[in-house]
Amino acid sequence: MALPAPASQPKSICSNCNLAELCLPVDLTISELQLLDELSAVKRSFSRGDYLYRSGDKFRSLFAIHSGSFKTQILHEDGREQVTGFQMAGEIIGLDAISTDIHACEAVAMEKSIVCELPFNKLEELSRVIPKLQRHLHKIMSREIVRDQGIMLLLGSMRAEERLAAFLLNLSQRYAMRDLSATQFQLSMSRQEIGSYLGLKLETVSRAFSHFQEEGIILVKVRSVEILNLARLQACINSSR
Amino acid sequence: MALPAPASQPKSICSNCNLAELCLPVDLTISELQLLDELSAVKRSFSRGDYLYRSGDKFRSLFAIHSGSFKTQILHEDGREQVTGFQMAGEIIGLDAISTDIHACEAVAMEKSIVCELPFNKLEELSRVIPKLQRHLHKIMSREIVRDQGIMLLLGSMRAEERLAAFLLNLSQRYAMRDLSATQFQLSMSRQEIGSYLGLKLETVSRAFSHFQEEGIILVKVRSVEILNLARLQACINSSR
DNA sequence: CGAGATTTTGAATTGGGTCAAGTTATGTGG
DNA sequence: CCACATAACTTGACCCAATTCAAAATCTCG
Repeated sequence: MALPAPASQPKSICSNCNLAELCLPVDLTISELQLLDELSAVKRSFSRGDYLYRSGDKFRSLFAIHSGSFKTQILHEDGREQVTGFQMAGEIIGLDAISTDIHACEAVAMEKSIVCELPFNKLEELSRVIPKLQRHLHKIMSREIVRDQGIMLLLGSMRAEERLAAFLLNLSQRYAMRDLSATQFQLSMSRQEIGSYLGLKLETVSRAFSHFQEEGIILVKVRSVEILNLARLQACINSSR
Repeated sequence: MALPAPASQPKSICSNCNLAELCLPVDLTISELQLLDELSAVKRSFSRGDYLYRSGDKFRSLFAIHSGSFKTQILHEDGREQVTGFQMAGEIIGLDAISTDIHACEAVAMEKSIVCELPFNKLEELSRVIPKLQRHLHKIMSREIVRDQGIMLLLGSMRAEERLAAFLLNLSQRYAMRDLSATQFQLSMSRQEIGSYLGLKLETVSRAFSHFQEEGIILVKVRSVEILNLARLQACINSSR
């Protein structure tokens, strides 16, 4: 598959803090939930283009995206940069920084977004006390590893159109999980950003979009996409040589 | 850089269990170390080609490689497969399985190897009691995320020779960290496996080796490699277009 | 409405893939 | 320990998917 189906995440009930929604385990006691709410008390909002953190920043917190979306990208010293992911509401970012206490990549808002700060020290303390939370945190980190390995597979062994198909299907699944349309959505990223993420040039991405449209698989108008035939899009990916 | 320098890991003193060597935090009390030793009591040995776990296996434990080395690979339903990493002594594998309780990839011994099993439930229990261990576990998982993102950068934006240079330098650093020669070593993997890891065909890998040799940067004889000029190898990587 | 950014499309180029043949290792059984 | 078979590696010639360069079209937003 590559870009594996995002493991279905619990839709939560985290009382005051809606943002921890998809991110935190569900079956906690009331008092445990209160502790979580305290943990995630600080919210911040961002406009398109704002940095949530930059490469080199000191690590203090993970961030739960409450609304909106972000991209994360790595900077290579020689100026190359690559988008490593597009994150949407309910997802957690900043996991890469735990390793060295320094953020290894940067996170940029793709649109107006609200983010909930989760101080990592406190998160660790809490997860020592609430084993379910501990396990959930581990699952979140592991899921990120699996996701990244899916992208490695994509980058290492798929051709341009297969990559774009996998990308669109992944978006589709993630929208569906949020009870949004799985077949009609607006892209919040440019061709250039999609290309960077998929290891392709923007022209190649554009051509692949056009080709899918010619084939009647999708309908594209710049940032707006409608998937006409999910099955054929799926079939693209398995058409290995 | 891509394939970022493996963060220097503590060289440990884990009393009876040498394998947890590089993997576990150093400054623990005697009684904490005893707990760790109990955790990692079970050792198993493997011959070249043996599976440590297969895709789909139920997840129970992480594994610390005590000696030898493994490769991990993902299987794509249509038969494609891709090597996602080569792990050597002191490294921990199996992190991808935490996410779903099912192993997402498979691990195969590259040579005679000994592995120490770390039952994950017990590891979690212990890390609730030993905050240093908790943090260390988190760092290990995060390091894996950073490593994978480095490979994404490599696969997404580097040309064939840059990829091979990055690969060789990464091996070199890891050998150096283990007090082995940074400039002379035996490859335990085939051209095909290297290619799979780097998103290249084996012929391309072979040609890149030959070209580095013509350039006087390395000396290759099939599986044996000597790096003659580390600086030039490093320079290859930054020679982006 | 207009200026700059983004996207599309075309044509030419090229890096890596494919296919094929030859060579060098490796391992097995006699 | 050698002979042979098989697997792994190298090299060459050709090809094609994706990149590059360029120009035109479209979109976005002040």
